[in-house]
Amino acid sequence: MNIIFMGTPDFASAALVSIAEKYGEKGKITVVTTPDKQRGRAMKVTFSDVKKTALERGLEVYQPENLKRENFYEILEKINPDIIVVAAYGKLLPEYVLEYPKYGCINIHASLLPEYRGAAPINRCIIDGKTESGVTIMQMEKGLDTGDILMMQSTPISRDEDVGQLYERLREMGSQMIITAIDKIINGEITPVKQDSSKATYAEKITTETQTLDFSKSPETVRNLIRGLSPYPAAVTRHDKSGKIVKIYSARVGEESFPDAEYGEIVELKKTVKIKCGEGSLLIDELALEGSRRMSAVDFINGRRAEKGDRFI
RNA sequence: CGCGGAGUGGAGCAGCUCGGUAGCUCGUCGGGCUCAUAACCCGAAGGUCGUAGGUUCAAAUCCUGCCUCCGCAA
Repeated sequence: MNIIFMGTPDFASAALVSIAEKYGEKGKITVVTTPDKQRGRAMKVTFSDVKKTALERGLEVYQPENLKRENFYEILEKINPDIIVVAAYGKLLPEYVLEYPKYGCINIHASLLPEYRGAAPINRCIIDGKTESGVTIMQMEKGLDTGDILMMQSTPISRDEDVGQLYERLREMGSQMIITAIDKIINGEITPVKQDSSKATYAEKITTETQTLDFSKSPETVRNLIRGLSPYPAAVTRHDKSGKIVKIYSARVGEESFPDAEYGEIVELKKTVKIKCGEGSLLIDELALEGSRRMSAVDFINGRRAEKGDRFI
């Protein structure tokens, strides 16, 4: 078995690990990931999680700047893969790549397709307050996440779960499913199922605007946004007095309402930061102030970082 | 070498501008009040102020190097 694995973050490296465990001995695995970038605080050169995993396991790694024919075709010919596995690679694959391997290219996507095609399926799913998510293995084709479904598995999302927890769960699911899927494909045991494109929805990329909280919305909506962005990149607001950015990691829906307070106003500071939100209230349990680390509401209150009557805007 | 913030008892912070007795809110431990408590009252333990040097009669505070953590931007 001759496999090319294309991916970038840890979501992908988990799948790479299980593929390497399963096929590393009897096949050849070649890894393609995005080029090393200068990033982080000191602009240090770092490389992707997938590259790290590949290096640890002594796998061959390619990092093409783009996949245009003149850059990548030679590599493709040299390796002559039976199948290409793609997981959160971060670049679109040109048609000639999609068509090259005998078994084509398959993709691990963290949603129940055709829902949540696109960039941020896990986040969007929680932000929208869904109670179920899952992983789909699909045959890749030209469109964005439009290919035939090869395998799908769902998992319930609990009310208190945040995106970090769901992400980990889906990552494990995906890394298990991918090896089963590869086996079945080789043995011809899979019948691809077309997606019903009329039911498709798209998971837009998360932007700074997405992260910004609006406390005039209902506490449920706000809480789903917080869950859907926690722990990374986290929902954001601003403390009016200090002008500092505040990230909110976890919150509960309160039962009281405060008709006289303004949206986002702190109405109580006792064990939790209680603010007016929509026509009800929101209890903030974990947060981080710009420049400092994530802390519990109790710590935040003890440090006197805010007073009753201050607002989050 | 992209911009910026921060390291002070177990936690979160103040003090640093203008050097001179270690502060606040919690937690912990002991005692009290109470039918009771996460509430209230009294008391106690716990800190070589990130680290290495320098200036000074004297450094948490001023100067320099190093380490670590965090926010933004990518």
